[in-house]
Amino acid sequence: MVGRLRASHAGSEVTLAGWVHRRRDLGGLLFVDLRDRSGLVQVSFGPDWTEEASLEDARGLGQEDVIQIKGIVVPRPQGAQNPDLETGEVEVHATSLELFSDAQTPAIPVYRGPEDELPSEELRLKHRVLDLRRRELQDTLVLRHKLILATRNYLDECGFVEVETPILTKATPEGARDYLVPSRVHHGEFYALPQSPQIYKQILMVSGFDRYFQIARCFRDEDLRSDRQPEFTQIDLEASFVESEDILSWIEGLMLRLADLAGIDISRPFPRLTWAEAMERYGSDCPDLRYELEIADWTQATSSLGFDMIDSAVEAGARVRGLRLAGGAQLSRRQIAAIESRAKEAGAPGLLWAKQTRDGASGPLGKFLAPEHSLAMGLVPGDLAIVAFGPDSLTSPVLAAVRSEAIATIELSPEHKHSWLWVTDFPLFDVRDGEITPSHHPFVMPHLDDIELLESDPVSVRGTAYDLVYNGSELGSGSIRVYQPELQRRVLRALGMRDEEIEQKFGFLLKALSAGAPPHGGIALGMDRIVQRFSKSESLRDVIAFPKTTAARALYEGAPALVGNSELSELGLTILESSEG
RNA sequence: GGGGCUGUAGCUCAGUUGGUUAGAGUGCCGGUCUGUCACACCGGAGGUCGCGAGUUCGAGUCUCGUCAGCCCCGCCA
Repeated sequence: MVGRLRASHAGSEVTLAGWVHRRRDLGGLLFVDLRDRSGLVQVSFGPDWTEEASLEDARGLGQEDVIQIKGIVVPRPQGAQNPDLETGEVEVHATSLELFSDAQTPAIPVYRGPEDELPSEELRLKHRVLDLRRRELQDTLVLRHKLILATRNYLDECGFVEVETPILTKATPEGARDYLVPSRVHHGEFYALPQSPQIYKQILMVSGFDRYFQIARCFRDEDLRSDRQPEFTQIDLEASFVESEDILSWIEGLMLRLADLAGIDISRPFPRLTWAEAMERYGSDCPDLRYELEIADWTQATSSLGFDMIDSAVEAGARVRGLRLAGGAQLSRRQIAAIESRAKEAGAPGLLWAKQTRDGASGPLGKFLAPEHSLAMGLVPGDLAIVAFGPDSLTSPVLAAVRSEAIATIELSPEHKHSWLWVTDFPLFDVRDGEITPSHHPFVMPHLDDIELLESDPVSVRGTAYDLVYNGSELGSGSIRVYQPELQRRVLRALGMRDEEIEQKFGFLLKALSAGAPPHGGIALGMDRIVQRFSKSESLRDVIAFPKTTAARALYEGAPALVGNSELSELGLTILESSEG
């Protein structure tokens, strides 16, 4: 462990092994920075202390060669210490050298000078064996290990039992696209890789494993993003005879322990917002509360504006909502245009804004603002007001997009360093393209007060679901589950499923629930995202040893890949034309 | 499925209005050098300008297509 050598080791004889990080050949003297997982130490070779043959060999060393040296730890001469190096007070006088591996010149450099850019991500993934030698990635993967270890220990202390569930499983009827695995024994039939262990963990509850957890690998065959990989890891847990409070409390305790390990400030209890409050005040179900900027309802304040579009929309029942950005009047047209384009992406037809000055308001909206309007909206000189009107389902996402873009543009300084938040009481269902879909998954227990609405007004039924949000991104979500078979059938019927379909797709879950099911609930947290946030990594790919590209390719090993005809025929498969893709 | 950005030496990048022999830094190879730590200095090798068409007297540069990487929308119960 070369990085641990200190002045206190001076005089001791050591055998060190590692990689040649850099080499500085001064002619008579030769310095090698020796690297292993623990860090760097300078090894010096010189005619006064190094065997002649070894000195000769040392001159031939190149980057990334793997060597072992025997030598003596010595304090560096006065003025030759290196304060930038943890081991900088000492060096090792090598007496002998053994070359284990003569490395080819690395395709991408492991060493990175103070002004060197990283190689392109494509090359870093292609040459992952070299990229993973970098200190940053090694530190991140070590942090990941520590977080997983702490999670296992914490949940064990809380009485949870880790149970593994199948990787070869059955295709899920709804949700994301499944990765399929053809069966050799049963031609034409397929296993699916699990999108999550959801149904298995519910069955384990019925089986009496009243506190289950798993560091579970999940697979979803959907298009990727910077924060999404086709396979990812969840901290998955479920418990019986519990209410939401129990789950939230366990998870707060877990996050406390994990955040401490990562050196992140955190305190309990986490603030909470209902979904309805979050949407009203921030327009988002995962608001970043480091910034206190909130959406205002300006329907009253902007009454009788004389702006036809708004006045008639309000008459028809729409609300006028907006954001007051202190100091925003200084934004340039270009900056406002950037905010507008974000608003349009979120569905707005355009951006209505007003700059408030001492002389009145200006801008597309400002033209219509009389002083009494500005007063009612709470605008003071220097403010920029941004307004949206229409149904909440439009104004919320638009103002949420404007909020985050404006925060970045104004470079608003956060009121809080970290934002931990529970968002609760999500609606049970969403409406998408006129169809009712589960907003979470179809096993969420409806709010007791809302159960009668399942048939009459399903869209207004609230669910017992909760999301954990950190600095504006969702780290996990869970719920209390339905445990009565008949209620589960009602929920599935509300989703438009017929009884035969319900039996065919969810028969094995309903069978389990009929076998004497305890009330239960749980949560799943995105392990990769937690590591990314806690290690402040730019990309999810930096917290996974062997990640996929955005086209779901593995560049190092070259997956996916074509397979031979004999493998295909053994599986009973043929490839349709256009196999050039 | 759609949109955007990028692709030039092993790596990071520059490359003017389309013009003659495509450059820099670093790495690599050879040499000098006993206190360097981005060692310094001298010399050298190294290019399918992602790939394929097209326009043109002439394409790294313009057009179309295509591949790859990244970012975004759709999608992700």
